[in-house]
Amino acid sequence: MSKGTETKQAIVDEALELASVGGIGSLSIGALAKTTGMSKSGLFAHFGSKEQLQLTVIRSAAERFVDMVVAPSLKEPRGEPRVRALFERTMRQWEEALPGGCIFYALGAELDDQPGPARDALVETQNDFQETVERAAQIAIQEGHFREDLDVEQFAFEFASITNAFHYAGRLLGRSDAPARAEKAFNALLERSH
Amino acid sequence: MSKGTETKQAIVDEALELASVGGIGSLSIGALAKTTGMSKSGLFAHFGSKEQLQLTVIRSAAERFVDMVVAPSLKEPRGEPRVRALFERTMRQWEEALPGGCIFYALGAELDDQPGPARDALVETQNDFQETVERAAQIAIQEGHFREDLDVEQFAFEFASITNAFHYAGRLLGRSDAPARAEKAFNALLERSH
DNA sequence: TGACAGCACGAACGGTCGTGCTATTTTGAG
DNA sequence: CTCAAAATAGCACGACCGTTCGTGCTGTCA
Repeated sequence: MSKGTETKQAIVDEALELASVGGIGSLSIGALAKTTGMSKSGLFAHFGSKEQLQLTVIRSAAERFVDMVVAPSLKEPRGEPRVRALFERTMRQWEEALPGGCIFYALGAELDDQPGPARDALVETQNDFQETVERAAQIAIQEGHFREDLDVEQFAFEFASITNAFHYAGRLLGRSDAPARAEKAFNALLERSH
Repeated sequence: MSKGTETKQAIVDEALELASVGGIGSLSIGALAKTTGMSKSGLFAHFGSKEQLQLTVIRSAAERFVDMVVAPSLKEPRGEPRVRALFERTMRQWEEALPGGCIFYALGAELDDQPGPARDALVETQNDFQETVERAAQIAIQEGHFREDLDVEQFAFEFASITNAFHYAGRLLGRSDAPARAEKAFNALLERSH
């Protein structure tokens, strides 16, 4: 890896931490330059525009999520174990990976009314994951773990609703029982899917 | 109502719309002055600081929510009808009241890692509503609508998770079936609570 | 040795930010 | 109608914003 891409990656990693806390809007070139110990202009040259920086950050977050959550889960046995792995890893990822929790949660609320490339990129990653969950549920039907008339789209909707609420209750309301509540809700969802 | 408070209320109303779209961080004195047709300084004098402006906006949003959702729901018959009214009105409020949808959703993700009075005020309103839902569920138990061993805290958690996911799927992902999905999830929740 | 990218730097640009002052206008009570 | 008080405007400030520009290193290749 050349010096350039190395530096760029370091910048993006730092940007991910900042964005997970304050949102993508609070990502300022100046602040990012300060924390990385670079000059504003030197940092800026790597991206060409703030919009490009934001896009790079979002794509990097998506890659991380695929590496840490999706890919390992797909190695689990087909059916319910895989579905469960997707859930567990999603929750763990949000607790551990970034100081501000799940960056997609922050970005979702921030960009939902702000059309543009950043929003488009985010929506794409979210739809991709939604489909991943649906596919895993479909396979669980084939394997006989879930009942045949299960509405997999509805399953994915409720899957997302639980992970969202986990973030909301744990991060915002500061409730320490959020993981247990989410776990219980997910178990009930699995139960209903049998 | 004196001229002053009248103007102030108009400012806050405008601020609510702006904040529901771009978040509380994007609420700038200058932009707000422009849309209300006032001077920056004249507008500023009503609040004294930006933090006070933000707090006023959050409190105003909370009042609106109580007026439009909580209060009318409490006039519904005790038990399941009241619980259902809380749900229906919460969803309708988010669709209709503000251009950016539910402002608490936006603020929740924005402030979850930013300690301060604004966050505190927001958390308070959310906890209040959570308790309102729990109390309504408790009453539904007394009325014999819900089963006696229902975990009302868990019920409130899943209640919030559905409304959150409704916003996420509808606003961000742009899915038109979000209301139907949320409705279906809520009906399933009620079913399990019987 | 000389030419040439790649990379980072400091300085500066026009704007907007929040926030102070001091006037000026508007309001409402006597 | 008067006059103090309240409300608003005008102006200026320092700080930070994203961006552009010219420049200087440093290592590679001819």
